[in-house]
Amino acid sequence: MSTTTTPDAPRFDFQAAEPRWQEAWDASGVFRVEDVPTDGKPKYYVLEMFPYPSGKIHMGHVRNYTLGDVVARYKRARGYAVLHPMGWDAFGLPAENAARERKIHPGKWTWDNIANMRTELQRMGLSLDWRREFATCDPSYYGHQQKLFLDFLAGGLVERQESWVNWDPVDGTVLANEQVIDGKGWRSGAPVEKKKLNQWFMRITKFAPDLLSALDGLERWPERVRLMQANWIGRSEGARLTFDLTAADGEIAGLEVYTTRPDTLYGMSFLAIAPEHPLAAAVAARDPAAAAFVAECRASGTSEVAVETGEKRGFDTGLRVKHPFIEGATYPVWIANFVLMEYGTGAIFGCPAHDQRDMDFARKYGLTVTPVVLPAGEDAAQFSLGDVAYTEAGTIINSGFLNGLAAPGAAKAAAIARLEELGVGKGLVNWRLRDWGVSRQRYWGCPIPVIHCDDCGIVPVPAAQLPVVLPDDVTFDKPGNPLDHHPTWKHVPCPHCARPARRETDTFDTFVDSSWYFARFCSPGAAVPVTQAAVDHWLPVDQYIGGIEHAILHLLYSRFFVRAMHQTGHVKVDEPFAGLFTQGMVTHESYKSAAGAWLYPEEIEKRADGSVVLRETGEPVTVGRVESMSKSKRNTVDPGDIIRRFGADTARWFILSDNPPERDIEWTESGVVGAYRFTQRAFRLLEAYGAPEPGPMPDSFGAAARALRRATHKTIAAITESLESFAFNVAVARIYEFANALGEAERAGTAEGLQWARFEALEAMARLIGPMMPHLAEEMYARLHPGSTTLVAELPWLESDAALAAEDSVTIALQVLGKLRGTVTVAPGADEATVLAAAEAEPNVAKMLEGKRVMKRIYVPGRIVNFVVAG
RNA sequence: GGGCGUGUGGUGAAACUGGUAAACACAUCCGACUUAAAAUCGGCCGCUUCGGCUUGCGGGUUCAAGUCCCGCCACGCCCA
Repeated sequence: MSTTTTPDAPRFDFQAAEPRWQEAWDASGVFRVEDVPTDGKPKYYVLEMFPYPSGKIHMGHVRNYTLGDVVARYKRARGYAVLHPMGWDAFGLPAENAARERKIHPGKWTWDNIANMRTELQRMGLSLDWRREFATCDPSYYGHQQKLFLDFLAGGLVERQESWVNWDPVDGTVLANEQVIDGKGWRSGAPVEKKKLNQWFMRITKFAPDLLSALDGLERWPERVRLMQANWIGRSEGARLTFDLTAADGEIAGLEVYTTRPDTLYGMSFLAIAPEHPLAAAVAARDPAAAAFVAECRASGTSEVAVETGEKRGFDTGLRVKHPFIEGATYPVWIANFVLMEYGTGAIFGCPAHDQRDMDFARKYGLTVTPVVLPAGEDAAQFSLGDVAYTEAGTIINSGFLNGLAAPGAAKAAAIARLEELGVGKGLVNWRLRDWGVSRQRYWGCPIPVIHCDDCGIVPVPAAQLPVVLPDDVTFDKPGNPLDHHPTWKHVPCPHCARPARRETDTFDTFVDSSWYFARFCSPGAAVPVTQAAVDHWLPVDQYIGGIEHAILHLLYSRFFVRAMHQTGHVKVDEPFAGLFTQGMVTHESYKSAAGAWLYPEEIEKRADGSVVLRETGEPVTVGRVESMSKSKRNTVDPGDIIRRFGADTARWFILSDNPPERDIEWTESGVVGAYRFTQRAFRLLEAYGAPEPGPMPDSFGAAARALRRATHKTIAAITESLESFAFNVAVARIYEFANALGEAERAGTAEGLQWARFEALEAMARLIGPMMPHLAEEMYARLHPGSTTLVAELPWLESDAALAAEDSVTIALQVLGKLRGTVTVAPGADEATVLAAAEAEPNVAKMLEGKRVMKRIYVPGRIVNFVVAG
């Protein structure tokens, strides 16, 4: 294994060098840490969101893992013991789809994909502790997840609830909301039905107040992620009150309603209940028209989006309720499709004037609209509303005892006080957050470890019998869950009474798998879910990095899980991720043929005249929008291909260049070529230096050598600052400047001390690019130190010498009345009088000041002089 | 509708706490090297009537505004 450099074309041979350094890192064990280290180093846990093993890595992965690796390598150099692991989010539907479509077992498909993706990731040269790798589909992982579930169950953090689901009658399966498209199943195309099922729920709502208030403490999270979580949790203050029916309907004498706007009760014009409400069922039982309406509602999706965007429709039950404040007033009770049974009590009072949905509904069915909140500056006598509800603050009108109060504020408090006084309601805090349904009727997931016994009910699988392992021999020829059809798997004796019983055949939502993997990484081989000493040492994750698309669910579920693990004695922390960084997407141009078909980038050719044509036929191609890489648009670029052609360092360097990491980055061929050119240029600078032995430091340095040393030490300081603040694009720019300085030094010949300064600069270059282009860094360092076995990966970070970095002159901008009129160069420590004198002497400034009265001289040391003149 | 974010040369972008706007790169062009091309090295590179003018538009605060404040516009994301 040798680096091939031909004498006439010196080249960094990445194809030989990259695997060689990857082996050297592996052999040295520099990236490994212990579960419970004893070296006394401060800990730093860097984690990137682990990938779903789809088969190939994509550019989003390259970006995510490059960012994480820069942080990991940098922190390691700063003296931290860095935990940087990798694993696989390996359960999920695509494996089952592959099984149905291509007759491959989901397990085989998944493990093959993992093997392939592991190879690709390893080619990136990531500083991972691969000994910690695991896949969530391995019983040695999910068995511990089952134990956590049982602990949560015992701790009252899990419960069984009936809930409405989207049911695909053809596939015989439950669909997630995003799998329902226009009310139809995404695979079968059959109209989706609502169905009531018993499902397992994680009681995340128990922690709602804490999940909300603790957001304030997550200072190293992006503000917008915290905001999105706060909105999702959705705390609202309101009241729960009962409206009595004018005449009881069977057992139902009144309707409970939750409202955030009790201050608008006088503006009521109807009461609406969800189609799933017990009263709706009662009415439907005797009225075929009502039954038809309820059935129709059931046929549409359950998602909030479907409800919000769909047409508002209702059915008048003929029943009426009394108003709590207004003696003798009654209002109709409607069944309405926009009222959700899951939210509040499944019933609302309609106040069309101040709620847009109620307004839409009222206008459609001709119900009354009474404004009770008057906007500031409006006249109560004149004020009326069209089709747009007024939802802002104002003053209460038309509302008896509430008149004149500020709405919502004071009026809300007064209304709640009256409700409580009358004994018909009370003030209540409500949460938008719902409990987390984790049951999925799927094969390729973690089995939920409970047994259903006709005599004993639901019995947890005894801990000693864990893991409950998925059977391998399953078939996908029938619709529905293969675990249900399996001839033997679900038949087990009841752990209590030993009579025949059935296993739960539902498996967990894959979000469960990813809600604690970061904790498992601390001690991936442990016989328990987590070992206390390991999680105590490593958690929380110091820097978590991933896509913004997980801003809500994954992060919220993980925050819940850690709290639940705390409560059940597994960990002592409450928050999983102390720092969070959300990266932007990788985008690319998209191309369409004349016929309108999407084309792959490799199918097109860009001609010199700027036209874009189909490579094979020369047909014209339309260049479409730059958008997120996706298979459907065919605007993907395969990272494996890029790494083969240009090397891992080039791919890493490109992905770090130009754009700040939180912003979207456009993948361009010219950008990649540019990054590749720089790897070669850096290497050439090294070869141009030639002799590796620098000798002792000279006693004095000439001007060119001093300038280079200044560049070196300024660059060290600048790179350090850029890496600390995630400004990797700026770090790249500073490296380019440094390379330019080295190029200048090369042309400066053999001035005093220059060789020594060049050596110092080249070594700094090697070590500063280490976190970003680790292979090239090692190659450069090794050539500067022949015979040395030291790796850049194990060297400490460089320190900048402030004295050497200091400039020997500064340029001061000169302004007259705030406009730039010239500059003057002075010594860095020059006093104000000297600078002002020099400023006034500057010819252009002197001309501007001539004949004017100088009112004020502003001097900002080292930066600017501004003369304020009059006349 | 509400909240948040973004808007700077042909392009991606940089700019410390308000202090010389456009660092660094991509593209184009020019020069050197070459028989030639590629590669490489070097250079030009916001607009301008040469007075100046320029950070989406209009105001304001300040000696000084890309940066702070107010009002618009466009785009993006989240929530409704």
